[in-house]
Amino acid sequence: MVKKPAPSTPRRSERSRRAIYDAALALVAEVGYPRTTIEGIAARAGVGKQTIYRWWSSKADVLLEAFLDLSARTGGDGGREPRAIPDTGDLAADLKAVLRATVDQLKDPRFEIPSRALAAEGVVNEQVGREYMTTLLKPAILLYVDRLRAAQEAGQVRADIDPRIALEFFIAPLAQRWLQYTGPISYAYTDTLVDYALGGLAPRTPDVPSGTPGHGSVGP
Amino acid sequence: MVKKPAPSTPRRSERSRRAIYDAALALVAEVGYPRTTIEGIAARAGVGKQTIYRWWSSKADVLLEAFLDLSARTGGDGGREPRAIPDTGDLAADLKAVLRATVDQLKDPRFEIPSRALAAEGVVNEQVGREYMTTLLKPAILLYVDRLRAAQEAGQVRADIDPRIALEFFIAPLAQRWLQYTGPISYAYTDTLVDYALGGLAPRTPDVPSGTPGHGSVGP
Amino acid sequence: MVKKPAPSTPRRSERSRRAIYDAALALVAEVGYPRTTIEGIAARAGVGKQTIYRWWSSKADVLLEAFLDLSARTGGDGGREPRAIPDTGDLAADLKAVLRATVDQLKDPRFEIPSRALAAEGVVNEQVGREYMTTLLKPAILLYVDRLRAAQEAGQVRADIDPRIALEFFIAPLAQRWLQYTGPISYAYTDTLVDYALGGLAPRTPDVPSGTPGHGSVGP
Amino acid sequence: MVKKPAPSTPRRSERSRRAIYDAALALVAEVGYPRTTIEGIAARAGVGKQTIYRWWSSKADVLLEAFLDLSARTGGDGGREPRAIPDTGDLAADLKAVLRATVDQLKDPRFEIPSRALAAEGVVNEQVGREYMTTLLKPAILLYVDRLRAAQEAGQVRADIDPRIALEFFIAPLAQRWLQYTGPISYAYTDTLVDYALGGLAPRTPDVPSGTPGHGSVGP
DNA sequence: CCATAAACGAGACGGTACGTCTTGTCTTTCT
DNA sequence: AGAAAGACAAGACGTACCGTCTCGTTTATGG
Repeated sequence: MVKKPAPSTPRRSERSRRAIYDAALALVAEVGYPRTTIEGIAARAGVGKQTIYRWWSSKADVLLEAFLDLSARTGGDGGREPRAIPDTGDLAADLKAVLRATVDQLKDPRFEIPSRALAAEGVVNEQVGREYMTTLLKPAILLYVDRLRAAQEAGQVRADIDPRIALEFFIAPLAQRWLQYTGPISYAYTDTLVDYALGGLAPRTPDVPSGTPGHGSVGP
Repeated sequence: MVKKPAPSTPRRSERSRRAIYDAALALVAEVGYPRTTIEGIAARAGVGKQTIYRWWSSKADVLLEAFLDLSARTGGDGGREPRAIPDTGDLAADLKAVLRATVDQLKDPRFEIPSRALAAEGVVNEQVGREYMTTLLKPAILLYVDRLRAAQEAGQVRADIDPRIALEFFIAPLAQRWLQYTGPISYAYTDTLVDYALGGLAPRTPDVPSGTPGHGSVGP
Repeated sequence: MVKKPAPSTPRRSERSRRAIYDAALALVAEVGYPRTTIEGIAARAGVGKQTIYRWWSSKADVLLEAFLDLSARTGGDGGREPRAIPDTGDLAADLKAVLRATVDQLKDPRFEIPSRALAAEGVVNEQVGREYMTTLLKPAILLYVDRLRAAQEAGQVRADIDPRIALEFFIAPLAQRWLQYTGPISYAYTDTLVDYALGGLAPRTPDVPSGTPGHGSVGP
Repeated sequence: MVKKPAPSTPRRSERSRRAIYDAALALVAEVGYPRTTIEGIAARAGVGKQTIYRWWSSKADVLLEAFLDLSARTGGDGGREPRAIPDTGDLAADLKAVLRATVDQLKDPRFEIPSRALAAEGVVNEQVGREYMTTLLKPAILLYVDRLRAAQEAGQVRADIDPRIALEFFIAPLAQRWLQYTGPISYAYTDTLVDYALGGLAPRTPDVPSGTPGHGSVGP
């Protein structure tokens, strides 16, 4: 966390920490991130302001931890994201399933508001952005890398593909629609992403050997 | 614009408007978006605060207009984005060229700071977000749609592909890396995106072992 | 006043100034000086804190002005102190009358609490102390000087007496009892002060020409 | 003292008490009374805050005790005030000597700052004020009462004079100049006070024109 | 001669107030 | 009438202390 150097962890009041997390999430959900204030969190949590400043360095920092805590608690074991992307042998189906779950999560208001707030703060505040990336995004990314590598071994993904880049075809378009209102989000949409990405946009040549494969010209 | 109902446009001081744009962009560049204040803009522009509140409704709104103005001026004719994506017949090459130009722009500090600030504000403030989408993103998106449709007509993109979705493979991963620090941005990266997207991640003609996968040329 | 350099007096809100004076005096009377806060004054006056900080530099400063204003208003013309100490020709009677009026004032709670608070602050904060001296004490002192000089001319006070020092016999003991709880305050007490001071503590010699006048020895 | 009910004196740490006294006096001297804080005293003394709150009830209380302790130590035997005002038979000379010593003390910064601070606090906080009166002022007052009574018996002070009131002519003007900046303090000043007070302000024997006014020697 | 209970240092806690900063509105003055 | 200047009510900022409340740790008998 981007937290302060931790004055004396053992003496720390667990009750206050919980109350602060709860208050922060509740306020962000109720009045939005910009109108959530540290004073407001402190008042709502029944806590002195100093108790917040003692342990966190900014509103974004409080919220980041609160959100992480929420994820940890809510997920129980299983967590916010599954431990791994399932591998049924059918890559397309597995990806579609995971993306549908992500769609659900993006539409769950408990997650959406704080998570959007953090993302926004991260865009403008690089420190928070990198923290957000490390803490929330990277774990999910690694799951995709693993699944794609397995698919490569199974011959379902071309061997020369870099999975770290390939996975962006699945998550980046979704992320952009969510963050920048560039389009609606639905199961149909994510399913389409999977199909397009795996199959490619250019026409496949196998069944039309005389057609124009790829985008280069073909001569006899 | 998200501007106020415009009291009486003809009487408006052109000099003040210019000064406000300049001050807003300069301040965002110097101290960052969150520490840019309306008071600061007014002071720097040598303008009364009311003159800002009279014509714009928020800091984001001022900046959005200022940025648009900057784009219009800087681009001269040609503008921030080209009028159209070139069509040399080679879709991959055309896309790579456009994306390289986009990479350059994302790294140009004159554009990067205000545009990142606007994007961030847009993430958290839906009104600004939609405005940003409409004003800055949609025009660019339409260019991609046009080019992809032309490619479809030329048989270089499968006819069953929705260009509106397909184009996200080119811009969304780049946007995500830029906004969320999920990875570095380079020509090589955008080139790879084009190749992966057009060719697909799955092996070509898995069921026609004699075929040539990838998007290289195929000969008899 | 110990006030700030006065940003722009003409634009100043008279209503706010009045409300601040009233709130300050009311709060000091109700909860005492130390528990009177600038935030409290602002809240009670229905005024932003900045409006106080804009025009005054401290709590003591606000209170000093408020008290001066109270004196000016309450006294109507006539003011807190009479324009001059009456001169009936009977110095003792005149002084006793003035001191009795002072006793009344010291016991009037409207004046006592703020005035005690200011005096206390002045003891510890030299700037306030000097301001208090200049603004509140000195005018009264000058009245005594004038009356004593008149008495000197009338032959009722010895010519070699410095009135500036002599007057302290009348006001200092009263001030000390009031400030330091060194004794009760009453008409009888102040009457006694006048008699003792004028007559001297040492026995008078006129009626005992052979006695020991003053405290020097007398030899034939 | 205004101290707490004393939990268990025998176990009390002498070292802490000393350190607290020293820290309190040092801080008051260095940064002034208002900016001396209990936290500061504790930190400087290397003591927990609770150790202060356990034994004293307020900052003023700590300082009062610290000051008393300082007086006791510094004075050695002899103390802050002499055990008694000398009685050489010459009242005026005795009083002048004592007052000169008082002037010295008021100008000794070791005493001045804490003692001014206590006096100020006493003005506004009646409890402290009365404590200050009882502990510091009253003993000195009694010495004056004793000396004046002796003078009455020796016929140097009129028998109808109340010594308790008379002594205020000597100490109150001095106290007021010191506390309220109403004038400078010097030997000449206190000498004058004594002369004026003993001799009276009014001309001697106004009704016996052949008498000799003042306290000079009288010859046949 | 330990045991035990206090006083101790340390410092986190819920609070209050500080003095500063910015917001968005309102008002005054000048052009 | 529009604009600059800027005062205003409001309220959050981050800091400093308040006085209370645990925490272990001395320490100093007293059983």
